[in-house]
Amino acid sequence: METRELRYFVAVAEEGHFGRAAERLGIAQPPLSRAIAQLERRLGADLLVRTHRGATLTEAGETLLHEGRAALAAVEAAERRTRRTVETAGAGGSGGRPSVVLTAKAGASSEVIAKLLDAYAAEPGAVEVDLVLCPPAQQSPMLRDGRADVAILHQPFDDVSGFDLEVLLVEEQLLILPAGHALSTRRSVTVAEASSIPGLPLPRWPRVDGSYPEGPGPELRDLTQVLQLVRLGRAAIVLPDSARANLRDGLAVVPLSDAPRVTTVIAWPPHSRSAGVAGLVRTATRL
Amino acid sequence: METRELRYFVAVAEEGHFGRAAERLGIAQPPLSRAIAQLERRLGADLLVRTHRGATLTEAGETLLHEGRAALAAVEAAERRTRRTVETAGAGGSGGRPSVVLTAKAGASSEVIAKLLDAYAAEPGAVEVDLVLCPPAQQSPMLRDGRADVAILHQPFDDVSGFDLEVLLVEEQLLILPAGHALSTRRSVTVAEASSIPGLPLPRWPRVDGSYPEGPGPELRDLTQVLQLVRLGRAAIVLPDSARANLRDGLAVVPLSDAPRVTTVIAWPPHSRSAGVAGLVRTATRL
DNA sequence: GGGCCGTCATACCGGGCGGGTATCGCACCA
DNA sequence: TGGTGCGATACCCGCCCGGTATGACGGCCC
Repeated sequence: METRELRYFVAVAEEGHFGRAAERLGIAQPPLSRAIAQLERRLGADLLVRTHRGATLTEAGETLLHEGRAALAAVEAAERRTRRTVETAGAGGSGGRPSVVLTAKAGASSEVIAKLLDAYAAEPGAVEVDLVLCPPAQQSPMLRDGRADVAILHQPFDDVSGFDLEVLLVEEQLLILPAGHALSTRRSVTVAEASSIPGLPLPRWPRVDGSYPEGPGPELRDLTQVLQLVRLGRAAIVLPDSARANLRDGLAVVPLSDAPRVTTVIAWPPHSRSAGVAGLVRTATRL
Repeated sequence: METRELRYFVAVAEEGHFGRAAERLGIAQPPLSRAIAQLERRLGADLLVRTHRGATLTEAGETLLHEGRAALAAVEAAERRTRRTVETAGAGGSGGRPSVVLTAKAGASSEVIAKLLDAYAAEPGAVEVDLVLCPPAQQSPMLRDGRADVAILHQPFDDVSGFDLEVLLVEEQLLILPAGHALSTRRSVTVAEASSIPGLPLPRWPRVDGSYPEGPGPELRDLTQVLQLVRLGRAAIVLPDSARANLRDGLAVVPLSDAPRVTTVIAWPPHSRSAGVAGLVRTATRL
């Protein structure tokens, strides 16, 4: 199976529509139909059910979509990491020193990251660290497709499956309320209570694909903006304990009694051969 | 990057020789040279250094070989699992019920496996389990390229990186000697002592590629044959505790004081969607 | 219910590229 | 200095990918 065929199939599977998939792929619809039909013939499996309003996946199609995405990510990772090897190793000793790409959520664990980067930079033989800050839920895919070499992730929010990891920090979660709110005098609240405070919806976090679930709360894009909403009495939010350092006036904090602990980890692909990743991890475990 | 290019590059990298790689791939040498040159151009990286006696890898080439193997395994897995989905789901409700492929080392952990299969078969909704027994070190690759859905592995011998797993059994290792050997009266021996017993070499285990390391001991292919050699006073062997059940007369057993514990685990790809795998794992954790 | 629309499949054509054979360039070696 | 072994180059052919035009078919609306 060629990656071209996989890309075509994934496009059709995701769009549920040959025409839109062809457009997204930058080709015409007939060659796409033909390629998918050929793939189905070679696999001996019907992947899609064609209807008069598009195409839906069969069971075999679901499997190929799932496994195929992982395979495509692996191929992209191979390509990206090879490119990075040559440009950082400086083919022919030309220039650019080796570096490692570390990705993390913007606005999360900044203290841990700062300590890690400082400590690592002091190590002998440390390579340059490119810090790439991204919206939540993007770190895992970046690690899988080679855009990053190592990531700071948060369990149970991020998908850490398939990665090697070291735990950096375990913390409780807190409910952040407008100062003076009735609940702010409580010693603790439950998750159920926090998610149904009259007039104070919790913000919605983006999904992996960047879309937002349905609901009443504001769409969370920038933590400062959401905290402003909380201060104005328009929302509440649940954050890990370390965020307390960034809070300013006008906010009240109540521990959550039954929320899962947030675990901050450093994660990397299990087959990583990068000396930079190894060094960062070694430094991280010593913190 | 197309999988064809990756396959070509991996072949050349492994053979270190364009001619032999072309033969292995079933094509002529000139198109292969051209394909690799084109890949290098597109990646903007020299992957191979051509010499008058073959080709050796550059640093970028090492990266691509490493990442590329993983990517090819992922693509193969996608293809195999899709094929298996359709043939087991019975396209059109034709026949073949769903099944799951479990792989394990021949001759290891047979007790655990028997208990697991019995317990799972008694579960409601259990699917058929194809048990595939292979030589040591083959289970991990099989899980990675989709030939198997779930595996019984042994730490620290097998490479479990990137898999989800549950521990089934932790055991000490034992030195197996001919009955009456001088060491057989000892309360325990060290690994260093065990690996340098005069006249009693330890057998050599095959590597992932099936080849054997250099050394004096017999090549281990069949455990019964090796135990026969031990009985005859021609070898010694280190085995986990559970192997004690299979020992017959003529053998003495001495605990190893400093050998790592052997951990038997059940492992599966972290993104597995198979109900059969989930059921097997659930059963295994209850044992 | 018949025309119309949307969607995917089929038919057909052209060009690019992958693969083959023949040959060259080159380094080592006897 | 010819021989040998290896990869690169030159050149040709045929397949397959991609494009345009058109067909088949189920819904939908008036």
